[in-house]
Amino acid sequence: MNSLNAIRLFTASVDAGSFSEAGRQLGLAPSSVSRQVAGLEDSVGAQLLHRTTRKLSLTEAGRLYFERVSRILAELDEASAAVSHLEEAPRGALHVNGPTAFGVRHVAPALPDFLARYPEVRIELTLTDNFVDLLEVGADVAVRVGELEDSSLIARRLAPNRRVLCASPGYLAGAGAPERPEELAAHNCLIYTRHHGNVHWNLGGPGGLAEVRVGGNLRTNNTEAVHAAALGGLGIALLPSWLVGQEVQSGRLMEVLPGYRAAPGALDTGIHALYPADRHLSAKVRAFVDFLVERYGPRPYWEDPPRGRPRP
Amino acid sequence: MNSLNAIRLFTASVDAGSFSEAGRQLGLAPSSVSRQVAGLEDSVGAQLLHRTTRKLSLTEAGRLYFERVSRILAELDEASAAVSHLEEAPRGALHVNGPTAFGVRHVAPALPDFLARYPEVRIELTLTDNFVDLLEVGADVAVRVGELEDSSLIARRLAPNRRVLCASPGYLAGAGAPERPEELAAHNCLIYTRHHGNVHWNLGGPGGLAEVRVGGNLRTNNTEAVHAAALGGLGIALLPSWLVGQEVQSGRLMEVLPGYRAAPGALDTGIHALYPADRHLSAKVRAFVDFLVERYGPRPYWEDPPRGRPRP
DNA sequence: ATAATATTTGCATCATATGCAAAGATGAGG
DNA sequence: CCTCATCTTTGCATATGATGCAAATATTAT
Repeated sequence: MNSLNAIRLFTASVDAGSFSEAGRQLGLAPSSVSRQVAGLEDSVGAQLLHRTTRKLSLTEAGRLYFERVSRILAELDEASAAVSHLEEAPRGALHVNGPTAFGVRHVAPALPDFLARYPEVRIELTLTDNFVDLLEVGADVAVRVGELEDSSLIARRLAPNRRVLCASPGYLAGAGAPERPEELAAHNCLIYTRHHGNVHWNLGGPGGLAEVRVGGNLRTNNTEAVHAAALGGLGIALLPSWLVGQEVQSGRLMEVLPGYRAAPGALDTGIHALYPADRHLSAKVRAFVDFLVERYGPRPYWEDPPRGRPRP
Repeated sequence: MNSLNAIRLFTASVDAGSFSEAGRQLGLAPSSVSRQVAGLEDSVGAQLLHRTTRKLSLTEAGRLYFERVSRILAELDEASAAVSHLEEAPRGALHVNGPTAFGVRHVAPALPDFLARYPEVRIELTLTDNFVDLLEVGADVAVRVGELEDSSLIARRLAPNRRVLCASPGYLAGAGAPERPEELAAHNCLIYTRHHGNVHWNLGGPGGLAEVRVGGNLRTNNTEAVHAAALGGLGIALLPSWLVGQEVQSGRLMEVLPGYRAAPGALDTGIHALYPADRHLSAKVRAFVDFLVERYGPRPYWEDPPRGRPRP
């Protein structure tokens, strides 16, 4: 129930030697100081100061209280300073959460640069493929690819999430490259799906929207498996550009129906950084999200360069 | 500027797991808790808690702040408790100030009993014959004989301060005992005085007030010297009853003109305990003054007993 | 899907802190 | 010895901040 104010005024009065001087230093009326200290004395139930018009002197209780309380006030200021210190620049532990595949390819490689720029930050990177509650896992920021759900979080767009058709040069040499979406039905299409039943690829391109029923001799719920199969020349895959972009650039994979992309669903399927909608966004989170935005840029390095663009 | 209240509500919320629960435990509305914590966050400039409708979770800054601040709150409570402990019973150091002669004869002998009754008190007894400022010397209570000056102090009367005429049986056997005040002029009177010039003894007795000019072959500014000279049979002395009372009782001195006493001056010349006029009188001072009042009683043991009264 | 509970915000109310002025008190200096 | 300057304290009016209630929004459990 003690007002911290009263304690501060008490110690200030002891230091200054009088209520008036303490008030002068703190910009308060002497009467205010006097009353606060008197209230503190009532609160602890003991006389803390003997008052004369000319001098204040501590009672035994006052001396005892002053010694302990002035140290405590210093500790309290230190605690506030420590927190403020934590916020005045990117510092401390930063818990980053993200999906495994994207994290390994595009988050982890970025961390050395980030940590070089902000040496006081320590990163704890947690890659999980099941959706987790940020707060539950203790994460400060999460990278999400695709659907967004948590409405209590702020989402900052990092990059588009485009899915492109691709296959290995070897497969295309043998099976030929389709020139119209409908031709996909005749190809061995590598299916990523989490459910049973038929799979349709909705493609948008020069000829408008085309829905093609596709199939082949591989269905899997793991994108990496599709990726590996495509690299191995098994067939045509529909994979996100962040996963195959650089292989397309290097020629290990070739884009199929280059004008066509998977049509985005109802939700924004971009790549986002998510963080809590707190009034005080911590400096480290702000720095990290800014860093990713800057690194991926308006056109991420894994996307097709319009003209031979150097990749980092 | 931090309100202690806000910090307490913050830690209570962390402990309770929610603002509502903390408010329930503390008898406050959830909104109040919420606002106080938000204000604390603004004050330190950092988010301390992530809020969900179902759960609160500490940020890194919050965890840091909580760990430090909860320990600090405990220390603060301890400090208040230590002071309160000091006041709930007579405890701690008690600085007693008094005049040498009275202190040696009637204060110091009382201390064993006092300390036996209040074992947690430690006494520091300072005996000085020049008048000192209580607060200056750091005394909690002073015993004063005679004049009172300090109006900022509370004076509690302990005993009357009577001065009586006395001489040794040997002197009276040789010089005879006066039977009227005027006869003192013919006796060797032992003069205590701090000034030069003639000395008059103002005596009140059966015959009303009598002023007698006295003199002899010893003048001194030290009461103890007068006392010693009287014991040695040099002459008649006018000495306080607390100094000679017990010797009169034992017969080592005999009272002269028993019906007469030195007329008191304008000021109250009793024996008093003086202590600061604080709103919170400390338990140890109260106990000590009460103890002296009780020990000396309405008629101190050094006064003539009306009828053979046992002396402690 | 519904109910229950959590946080937050607006608004009215209430407690507390503050400043000013005046009174009482004390020490320094003439 | 007296006067002046300064300090503490108290009363009163004002302002600042805290509180509770109700409503809005959001989230989890049934």
